[in-house]
Amino acid sequence: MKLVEISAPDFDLAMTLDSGQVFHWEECGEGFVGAIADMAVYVEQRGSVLKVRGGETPARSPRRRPLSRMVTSYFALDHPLAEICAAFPDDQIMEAARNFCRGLRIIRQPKWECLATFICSSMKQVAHIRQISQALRKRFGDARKIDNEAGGSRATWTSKPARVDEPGVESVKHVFYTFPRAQRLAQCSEKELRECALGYRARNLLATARLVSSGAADLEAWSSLSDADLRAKLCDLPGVGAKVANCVMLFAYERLRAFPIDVWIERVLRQQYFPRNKKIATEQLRTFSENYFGEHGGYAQQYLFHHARMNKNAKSRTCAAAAKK
DNA sequence: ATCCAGGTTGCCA
DNA sequence: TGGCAACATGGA
Repeated sequence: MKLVEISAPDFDLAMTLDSGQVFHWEECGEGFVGAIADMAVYVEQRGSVLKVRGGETPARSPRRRPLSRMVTSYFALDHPLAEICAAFPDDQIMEAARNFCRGLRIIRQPKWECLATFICSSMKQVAHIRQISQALRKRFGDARKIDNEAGGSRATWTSKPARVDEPGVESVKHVFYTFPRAQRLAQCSEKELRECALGYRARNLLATARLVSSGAADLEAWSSLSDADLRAKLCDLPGVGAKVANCVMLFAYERLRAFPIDVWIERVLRQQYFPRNKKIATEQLRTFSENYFGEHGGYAQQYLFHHARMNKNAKSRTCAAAAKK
């Protein structure tokens, strides 16, 4: 099976997939395997070109649009990244983050998948969220076959390798799992969900899955709401507060203004932007960030988050050294 | 071993 | 409004 080539300037695939906005992509050979909605996808980057291959889709749910357009939309290759970055506030903290995060894009995720994943994200490290996402997919999602890179010997594949149907072929089939629909999770018991290492989040995920499944919460229809109304609707869901709501708005509803404040961002805001005001209230940080970072605040936030998280060791060393003096 | 993680919720003053 | 503990689990 051939790889389709897609032009992808100003894009860093690996960094984007490792930036804590999406949690299911796995390294595989020279690229990554994951799923875009219901289709397993292999994607690798060669300079400013993406090479992609779609997996098999069930006969009853034919591909709605060409693979290249799906991928372009998913990775938000149409976002005017240069303009967005140019519009960031002009300060040294932002400048460092912008330089560090070249090519990082806010991708377009399916709404339910994003919502469910971030309900599971509270008080969890990124590595844990990955485990939970994978467990939910494996246990309750649907299997999709996809060809690995021909040969596949160098692949570091962490998912279940599939039985190879025909011996002696060059390409090797693997299985990737779609994210379970709300209807599927709504049928689960809380105990079953807890077995996916969800802990106390299981109750919230189950309750929200039932609301979405029943139609009481219509995620697609909410697309037309204003930012404030959308946020209010999301916050009504069990396990969704301001932070998760903002993540879902940013990563699934294209609300590029949404500015999620987690422990990392709060630390950045306090240490970098308000070093002399230790007592500043969280609420004031929220107001500040909405005004200061502006129209593309979500992008700015993601850059600050990724930069801080990737440099945690250097930062703490600096702080420790500074504290000694 | 101890700390901490892309938080939310209910309860208290 | 604002502070605070409970809530589960596993990586570093």
